[in-house]
Amino acid sequence: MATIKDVAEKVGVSVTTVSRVLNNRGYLSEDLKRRVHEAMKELNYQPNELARSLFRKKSNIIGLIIPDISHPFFGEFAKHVEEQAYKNRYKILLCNSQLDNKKELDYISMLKASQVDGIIMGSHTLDTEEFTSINLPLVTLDRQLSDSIPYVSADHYKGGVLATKLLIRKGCRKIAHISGNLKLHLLAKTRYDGFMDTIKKAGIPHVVVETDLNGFKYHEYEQIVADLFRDHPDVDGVFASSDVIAAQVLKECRRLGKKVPDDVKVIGFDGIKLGEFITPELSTIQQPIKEIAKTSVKLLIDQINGKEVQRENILPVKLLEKETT
Amino acid sequence: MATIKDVAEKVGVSVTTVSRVLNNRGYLSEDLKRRVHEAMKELNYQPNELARSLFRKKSNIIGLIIPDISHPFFGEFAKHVEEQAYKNRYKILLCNSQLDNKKELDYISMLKASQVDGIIMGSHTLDTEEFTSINLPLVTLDRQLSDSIPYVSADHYKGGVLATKLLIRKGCRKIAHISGNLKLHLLAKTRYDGFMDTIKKAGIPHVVVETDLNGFKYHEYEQIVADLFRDHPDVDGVFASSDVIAAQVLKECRRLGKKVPDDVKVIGFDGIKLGEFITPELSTIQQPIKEIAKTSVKLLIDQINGKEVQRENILPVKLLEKETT
DNA sequence: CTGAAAGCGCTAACAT
DNA sequence: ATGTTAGCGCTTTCAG
Repeated sequence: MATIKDVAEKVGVSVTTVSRVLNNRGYLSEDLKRRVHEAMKELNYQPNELARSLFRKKSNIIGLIIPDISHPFFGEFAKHVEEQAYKNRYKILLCNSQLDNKKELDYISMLKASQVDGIIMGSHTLDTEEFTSINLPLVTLDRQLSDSIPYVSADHYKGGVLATKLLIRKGCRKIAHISGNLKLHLLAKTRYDGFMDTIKKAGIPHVVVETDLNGFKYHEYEQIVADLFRDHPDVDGVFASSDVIAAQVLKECRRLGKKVPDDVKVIGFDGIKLGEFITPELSTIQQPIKEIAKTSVKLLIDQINGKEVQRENILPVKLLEKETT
Repeated sequence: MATIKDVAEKVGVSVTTVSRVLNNRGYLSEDLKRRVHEAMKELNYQPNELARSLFRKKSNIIGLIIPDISHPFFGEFAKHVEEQAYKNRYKILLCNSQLDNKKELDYISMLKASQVDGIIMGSHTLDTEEFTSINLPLVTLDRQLSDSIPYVSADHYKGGVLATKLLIRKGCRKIAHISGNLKLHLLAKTRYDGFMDTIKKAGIPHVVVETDLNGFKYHEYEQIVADLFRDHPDVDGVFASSDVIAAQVLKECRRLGKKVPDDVKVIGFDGIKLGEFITPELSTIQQPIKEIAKTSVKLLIDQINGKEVQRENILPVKLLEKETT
């Protein structure tokens, strides 16, 4: 790898001068610029970002911690985060926590040691205290932590209400909610709150089962859904906490010979792009994933640049009524 | 951020000594170690990896370039790459190329400038010459480039043969193959070759349509599949080049009132984990995604460590026969 | 307008 | 066993 010194020697100037044309600082004659750029090209020179970052105390790297990149929601989120980061000349260090507390902590250390400029936290197995010690620009996805850390989230409560009201309106008499993890203090939990508030007000029999206790294990959904219909064969409406789970419900209904939406009505959550193609018939509550990603990156970069940012960022959800309700 | 100097001052030793205990080199008294570690803890000290990397000329970062992290195949691939990298204490810089040539080139520059130790290339819009100038440990996914660059791939040819043979055996009289991009010189193209060799030998009428000309645009699949059945209503077997496309075929069959597998038999490709839950009935050719990822990371790290590696790494596929055939 | 020198945080000879 | 010094590649005062 050629260094700035090689370029300087080749042109016959000092490294300072080369650095100047590299950063376009001060007055440089056009001729000099041309010669330097030529030498750079010839030597196939690339400035060493490590050295630059060390000096500037700014790496232009953002850490992205999520539970599982292969989960369609996070895959889509990550894609948009990358897109926005790229536009702002930031790089993404990808951290898949698998909702493993040890790994999550370890990644935070690694990110700090790597001098990332900020972190987008989409995985939340940590306690509040562990967070506040991070001491780095931070944005959390779907989780409200301390007063100082901004968070971005869809309006899960509203989503829960919309989904439940739809099932009620469509005449369901016993409604099941398959929730995500309720213990992680995620804002996604308010889907559950929206469900409970609405269903209690309507006085309709209901049942709740919880998933994702140990990460996103698709094969666990299979068992959970099967158990649900075995224990409650009279359930005629299901509000699932993700489109992936909803797809699992549809599958089980097919297996049991229950007609959707005649015998059982099903609504999912997330509105992942992939779902539109794989289960296009599924009614769902759509999260504005791209907007969530955009907002997250913007809030982070604003913080990195020392700007004040808004703490609460709740983005609207949308009911997509299709054929399963 | 505390530096090594702060730790040294606090303990009352030189930075060298602190560096020594940090790296566990030479003889250090237990007492000294204890005192240094204590000071580190108190100061919340983290070694600056930028400085370390600069000195060592090794960043412990791997660049991962893929077309689209939100595509389930690449999401799953990335997840396993991350897992393997993490085990080996490497970090992942995520690059989503969107199959955009300019972005891909730009990312390669950024990765080199960032002093990554190697690159896993899963996106291939570049020419061979552009590659050979990269001059960094490299592993390509699904593409055979120069003699010196190792590649990892599933046995796509075999997959094409297996899928086609299955459709023939099940009595299909006119078979369509919906291929991926055939111009990018990917090994995935040999699915097409396997299809063609097999179908010609059997002398069965067939039709081929190509997708993914401009990246993975799910909504384009919709049109392509609709056109296929409109132009060739007598097609009774479809070999789709991915599970996502196959799901689209199933959807269109439902729309047209064609029964699967009675009227039309459908087989996909990839065998993504998500598919098992969202379209569990789909017959498919399963790629060993985790093994592909593992092999890719291993080959890359071996190269980084100066080992000789095997150039060709073709991993076996598996026919998963379900209900759509 | 250009260069010499110092320093970002860390490690490794080389001494002692 | 520990400290002094130089240097990784770069940028930026500060002189001239």
